[in-house]
Amino acid sequence: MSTERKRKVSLFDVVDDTSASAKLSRMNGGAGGNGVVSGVNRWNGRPYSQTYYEIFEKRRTLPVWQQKDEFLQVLKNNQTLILVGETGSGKTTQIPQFVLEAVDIETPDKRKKMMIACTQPRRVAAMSVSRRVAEEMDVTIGEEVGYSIRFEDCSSAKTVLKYLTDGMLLREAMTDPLLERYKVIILDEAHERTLATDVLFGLLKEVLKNRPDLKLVVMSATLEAEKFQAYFNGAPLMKVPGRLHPVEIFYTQEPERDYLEAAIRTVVQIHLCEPQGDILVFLTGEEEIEDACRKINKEIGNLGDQVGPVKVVPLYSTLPPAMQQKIFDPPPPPLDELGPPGRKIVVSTNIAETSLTIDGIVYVIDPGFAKQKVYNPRVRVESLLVSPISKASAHQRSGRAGRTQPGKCFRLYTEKSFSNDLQPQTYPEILRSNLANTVLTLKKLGIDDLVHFDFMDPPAPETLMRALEVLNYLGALDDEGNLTKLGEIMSEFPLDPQMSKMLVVSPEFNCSNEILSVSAMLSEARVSSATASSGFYATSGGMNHRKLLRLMQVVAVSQFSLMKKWEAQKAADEAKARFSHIDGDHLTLLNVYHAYKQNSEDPQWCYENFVNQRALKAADNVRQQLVRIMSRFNLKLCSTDFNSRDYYINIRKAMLAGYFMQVAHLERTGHYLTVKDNQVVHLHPSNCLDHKPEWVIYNEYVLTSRNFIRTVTDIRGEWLVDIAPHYYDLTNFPSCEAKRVLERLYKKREKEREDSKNRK
DNA sequence: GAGCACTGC
Repeated sequence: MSTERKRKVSLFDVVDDTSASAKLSRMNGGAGGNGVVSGVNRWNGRPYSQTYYEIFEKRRTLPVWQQKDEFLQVLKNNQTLILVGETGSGKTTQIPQFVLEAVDIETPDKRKKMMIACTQPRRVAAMSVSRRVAEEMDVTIGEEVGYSIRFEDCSSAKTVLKYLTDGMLLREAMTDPLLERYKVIILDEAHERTLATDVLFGLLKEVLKNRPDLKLVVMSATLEAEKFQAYFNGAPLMKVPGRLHPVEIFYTQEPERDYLEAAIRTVVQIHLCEPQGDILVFLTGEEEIEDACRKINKEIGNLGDQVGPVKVVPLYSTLPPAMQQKIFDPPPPPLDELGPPGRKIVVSTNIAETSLTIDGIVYVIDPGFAKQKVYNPRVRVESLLVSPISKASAHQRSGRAGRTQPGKCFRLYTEKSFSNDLQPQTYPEILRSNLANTVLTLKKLGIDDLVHFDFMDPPAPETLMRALEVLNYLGALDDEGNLTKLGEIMSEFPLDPQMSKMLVVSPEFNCSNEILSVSAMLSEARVSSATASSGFYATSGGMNHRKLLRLMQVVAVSQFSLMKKWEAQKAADEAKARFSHIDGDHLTLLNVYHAYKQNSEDPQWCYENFVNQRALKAADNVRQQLVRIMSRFNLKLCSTDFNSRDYYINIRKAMLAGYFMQVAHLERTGHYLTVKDNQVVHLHPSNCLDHKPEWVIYNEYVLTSRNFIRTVTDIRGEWLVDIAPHYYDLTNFPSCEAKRVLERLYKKREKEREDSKNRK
């Protein structure tokens, strides 16, 4: 063996020379006499540099329960307190209980107690943590300790400690601007910097000035502590230690050209050379994950029964829950008693970074990428881009290896690139999003001066301008930027402003019942995934067997797999034809919803018609919530007679009243241009139209292999000048084909008016 | 004729 090769190989080895790297070096040095060895040679192309790095904070700080007295003292003397601690510190369950013991929540009105609020970014967390705390305190959930999330309020007059999502607290602030029912507010997982958390930050800073009796505790992971401290005017900072095991971090010596290939190679290396323990691989999306799973199975399969058996499990959010559960299965047993141990290999998106925790993970492979949302205010488009993760995210990923025992994390990038290229934090969501909805919420909260609002990270002025502009066009804000009556009602809907607008005006078009259904279906579109027409699974082509399997969530997978691929295909096509509406996808969604209700939400019917029952159920839930809000504002629930020729026309007009800024025009060249922005776009192939309409409204603009508009419906040019003349004001319109068409339409309308005047 | 990271109200 050459010294050169030996040196490189030994870099992989940090434990001792008998395990991983010893085997590796033997294999590298070996002549490749059998399949196993040559297989390894191929995968073991590049060596690793290694650093040893402890995630586990040395016990400089006392565990949370030993700092109780100090915590309460600091809280007593300060209005705001920042508490930092890694996962497993127990702060989420302990701190609220300390507060509860020490803080006086009695009010002059003996019947009314004040509450302590503890926010979480996710519903499941709010629910599960509150349950755990209720158990620890030996009370019934929903009584002294409760939770409140969308669609479920599990709290009562007795509740003194309430867990809720950050979005829910923000909603409450809309009706209770000083949050007067709370004595202490604890913002947990603040480092995640969700949109709602960021808005709450600025809002609470104001509220604290007006409510000297209110206390705020900001709980976060360590990395941004100083920034938080500076933002909250130098509030005291306390630390509690986490309880993670040490994790060794390895870097590659050279950058990897192909991270997918490198990730698979590393999986095989670990499987061959490392002791027992499951592997977690972070990749960016569904397709990539499914591809990687196939390749890992194949590569390890090629190694024969010299190596332990593996169970490769994909994990991403659109995977049906039953299949997500597989991540909790135990690893496969060894093939024979003395054989090498089996291993579970989870290949996951970022969902495993924060939302889902898998025990038994000892090895983490981090290629350093994730899909991230970016917003381009110039063309008003949000898109997903594969981009490098932040240091904070890399840290979080490696921590996943040390939950149950000491672990290892393999970063598929160089140490230099970690320190020089990765930004310290992921840009907070508020800097990466379309803020139309957020601005509407802020206005409703009484924040008039957005420019001087104390954002921890102020969004780009252009993004705010775009949001104000959209809200002004929708009539939610007047020309001075003040919330209108209409805007006030719109802000109450948990929907994007365009959708709220179409809902609020739908009674004027005599079709609010139908618009409610369309809105609910559109807002639950993500549940069904894979087709633009949410709620049902049919596509006319390209759908493979695996995907159909995944989509059929309501039935036993085994039953479905008996169906031959072409049979499934044919059935899917027929199902699609059954619901399809030639005027557009929105109307197709409506048809699906109606059919679902007409068939009494029958699971068997859903199965036979390729309808995603889970998505429909969720949409129905949303619809009920929207109906309640409509009733609160006395908005009429009405429908045009189904046999009237205006039935669908009214629905399409109402949709246009909200979505008049998302219109595309078919040019003579045969492609579509979005109005005003003049972006070349294509109808997404999933659309159900049988023709190319001159004008369409679209629900989404997506940038993938091309610029697509997805979920489209045919509308008439005349309606543009009738329904949204303020937006289609030609004095302020870029010169283009659409403009010339509109000019003719305006002239036509003018002539019609004159004619009717003359007739009188 | 293509494909959606993750949340939340």
